[in-house]
Amino acid sequence: MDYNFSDIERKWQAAWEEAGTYKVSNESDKPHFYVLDMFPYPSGAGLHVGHPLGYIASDIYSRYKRLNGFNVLHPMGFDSYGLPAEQYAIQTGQHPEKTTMENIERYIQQLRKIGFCYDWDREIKTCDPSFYQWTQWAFVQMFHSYYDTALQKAQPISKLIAKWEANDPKWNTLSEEEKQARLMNYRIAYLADTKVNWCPELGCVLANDEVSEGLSVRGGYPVEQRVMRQWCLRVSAYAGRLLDGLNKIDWTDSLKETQRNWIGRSEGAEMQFAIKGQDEPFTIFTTRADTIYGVTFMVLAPESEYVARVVTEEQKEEVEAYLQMVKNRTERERIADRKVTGVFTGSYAINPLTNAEIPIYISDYVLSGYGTGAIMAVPAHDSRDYAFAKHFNLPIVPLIEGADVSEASFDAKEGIMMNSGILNGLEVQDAIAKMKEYITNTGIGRVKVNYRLRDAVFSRQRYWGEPFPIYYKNGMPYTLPEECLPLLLPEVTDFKPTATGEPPLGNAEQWAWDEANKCVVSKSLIDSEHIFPLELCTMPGFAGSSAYYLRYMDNHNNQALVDPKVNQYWKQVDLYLGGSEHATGHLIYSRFWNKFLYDLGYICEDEPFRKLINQGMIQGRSNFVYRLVGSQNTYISHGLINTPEYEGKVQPIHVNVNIVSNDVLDIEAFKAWMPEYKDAEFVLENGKYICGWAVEKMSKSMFNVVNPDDVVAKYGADTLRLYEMFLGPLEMSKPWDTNGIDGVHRFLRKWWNMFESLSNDEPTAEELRSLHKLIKKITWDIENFSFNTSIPAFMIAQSELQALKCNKVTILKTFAILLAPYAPHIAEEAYQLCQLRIMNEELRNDESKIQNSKLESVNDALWPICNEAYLVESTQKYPVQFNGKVRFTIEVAKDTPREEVEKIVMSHELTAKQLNGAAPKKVIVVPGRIVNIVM
RNA sequence: GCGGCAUUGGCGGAAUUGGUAGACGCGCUAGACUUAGGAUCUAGUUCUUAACGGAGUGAAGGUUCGAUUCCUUUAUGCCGCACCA
Repeated sequence: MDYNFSDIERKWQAAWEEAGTYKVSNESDKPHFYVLDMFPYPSGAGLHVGHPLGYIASDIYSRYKRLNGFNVLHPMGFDSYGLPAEQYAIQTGQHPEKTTMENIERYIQQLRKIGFCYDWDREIKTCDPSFYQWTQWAFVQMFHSYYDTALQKAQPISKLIAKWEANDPKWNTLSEEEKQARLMNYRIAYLADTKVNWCPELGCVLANDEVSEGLSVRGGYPVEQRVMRQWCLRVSAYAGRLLDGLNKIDWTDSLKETQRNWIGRSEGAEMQFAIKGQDEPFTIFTTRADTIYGVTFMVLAPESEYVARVVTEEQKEEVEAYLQMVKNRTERERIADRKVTGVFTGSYAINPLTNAEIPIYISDYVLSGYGTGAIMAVPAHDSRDYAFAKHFNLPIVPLIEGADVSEASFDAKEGIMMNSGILNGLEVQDAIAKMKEYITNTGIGRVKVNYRLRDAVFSRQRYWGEPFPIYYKNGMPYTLPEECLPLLLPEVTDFKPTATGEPPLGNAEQWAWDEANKCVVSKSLIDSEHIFPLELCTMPGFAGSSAYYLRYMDNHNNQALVDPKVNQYWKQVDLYLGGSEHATGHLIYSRFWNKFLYDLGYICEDEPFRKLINQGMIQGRSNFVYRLVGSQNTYISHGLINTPEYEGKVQPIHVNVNIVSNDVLDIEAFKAWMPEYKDAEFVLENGKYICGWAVEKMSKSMFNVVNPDDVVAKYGADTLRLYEMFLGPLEMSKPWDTNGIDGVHRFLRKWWNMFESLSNDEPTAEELRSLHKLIKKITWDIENFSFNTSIPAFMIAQSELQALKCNKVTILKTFAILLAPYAPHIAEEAYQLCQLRIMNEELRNDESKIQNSKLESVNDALWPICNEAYLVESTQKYPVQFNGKVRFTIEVAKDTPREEVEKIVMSHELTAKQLNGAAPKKVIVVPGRIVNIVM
């Protein structure tokens, strides 16, 4: 009986689809469970073997939960709006809609072959109007909401207006435009002139998490700082809750830590410093209130609004020049070139405790976006202030006993205070507390918590994204009525981005809003009385991916994002799988988005993802051939390149890993691979050409991309699934190495052969023991996401049962259920064979039975429960150790209590001889079947 | 600089509660079958030693009858944040 995996897999994939096996209902008496994969960007390159790693793991878990009687929601969709999809379209010169749809189709084809238990009826695409209608809808809600800091939650902005109408006499005197301008400071989605990361190459602005070291994460293009009028989301209002929420979700420590880091909570104090000769003081933020006696100068950020107030006539020219210099430097230059720069403003501040006059400087090492954009500088205890003080020759006053500040500052928050008036003699931590209390009581300042988390810039000067449901009347934005959503993305003649920042939607002919008739009309009709211009920017990639998990619950609903009853049933994602690269982007934004919808009562859970697992990245494993330097086309096998004859004379060249098997080069395939290798000659070892290898990023240029389709064609989906899990722990990064896939495939073949001739006999005790050991192990593995250790367990059980010549239907049928989450196709086929065998028996007894019955799918089976009784052995061997060495072995009945074992050891004649008659202090019996004698 | 994770044979990795380190797979070695093998089966495979033994989980200490596992120091690698006052 051959294991014909391609027939089996094709047959069952078709059968499951026809039977609707994986359709999920929103109404069920079963307990619910929601397993979600981070949905992919459908890139043009298609899936490589790294992509399905997490999908396979979540599929195994979903199938396991399903077999345990849960109603499991396990959907898949496509994040199809945004930069990557559009960049691909531009590179290939096609319309993004066309390429996106083609790419999605290709992804679906590839995914279907692997046999996932997705409910494809729930598929979503973020670029589909029926989906982005709800992205736009959420934006409208954010526009009409503000964050109530007293209640710590979002509220309809109408409440704020009502409050002002009642309590703020000034409000009622404002014009419509003034009112709108004031409201803009409170809306969760707001329009503002902000400093943004502008990427000329991509022709659009980027969020902070899309920029790394002054380069765009996607494409690696330079990014500069620009002030632009942009839509923003008030994510920073949620900083405290985003931080606290981490404590009640089951995520890995490293991911929580990354988010804590990104949110950047910092407890300190705001203090007011008077400016000499002026009435109004200015405010600084510090975490080291205790160091106030060591302040020798003040520093303002170049963009600080205080700058204009403190610059004196004499210094004006110099300051102007400095500000101009700072403005012209890109973010990248500033990071690369960290030399100390700055300029004196001419003004002095007054130290509120010592009344000392201290000079005020401007320097770009102080950031305008954090705190108040102004600091008090304490060079003795802050390394940045120290560098500045050295450069400008400013005094350095040490405040901690024994701190040597002649070479470097003493930044540690420890030691005893000195030179510090009322703080002298205190420990630093106590001094901080005392100073906070002092400044609060005297009104010099107040305790303040600052967050590093910034608001998210939400506009993109791009075509391929959700249009904003916004039109402009007298320069102020207004939302489209909710019933007019979705606002469809218009056709344009040219969708390419521009380096100057003019959005491509400016090219759209039909792009104006008729307010009275509530419809989109030609922009030539704009009269600013009835017909108004629509917003030209589109939303960023993270817009569509922030609440997509809610839409899967109820994706056909055109009345609401999700029906409250349905949301009440599924609640939240129980298990979320994806890469850790989304830690500071998607996973912050979707938590924010979710909390916002929660505040407004649209959904029932405060946190979207209860448990989150990061699967590791699959790296590429490249292969090399070694060309003899100087020769045209001679290649040396890897084992010979370090021999005296060839050492230092070879040059490694990447070779396509798909023509290499177990590091052995397929020579004919190599010659046919590229014309230049047609006449290649080889120096072999043992008749083979062995390739070298290295772990690198999986990419086309390294010729190390492996397509899952090829693996499925060669070995079958079940082998691919098992092997991806077998590679190593789910959460670790590891290279894709095809050496070894044969071993896993062999296991399936051997397992399959056990079903050749089945018997209905009663299983033996030994067979049951093997099986129940396996049940226990597999159950533990899946519950603990230790999928890689299951495959060896399957192999061991298989070989044990084979050694026992086991062909019992009862055993093998249960084995099939255990294997079903990992290798569903072969398990289903084997399960059917078992049922047929049972039926044949029944048929012999009662022919009417078989006609009325239908074969049950392995998907509807019940997960077996381990019966510990089967695991018990009649006797157990205890190696007895003394001084760490095994001296002898005793054999006792299984389940003998420890004390009994101890007694037996104590009375054992060998013990006495071994111990020269001396009495042992104690005998330790441990579960590992070891007895240890302690003298 | 701060924070997180890792380090075990030729390779990927196992050891789940501190209890026989190296499961399982690959590779390799030998044998069987075979016209043939990139097929299948059997046995062996941490290092060292002729053997008895001895050593051994990045390194150095510690706790323990007993440490891959816990603690301290340290080295290396990967990841995240980084002029955040």
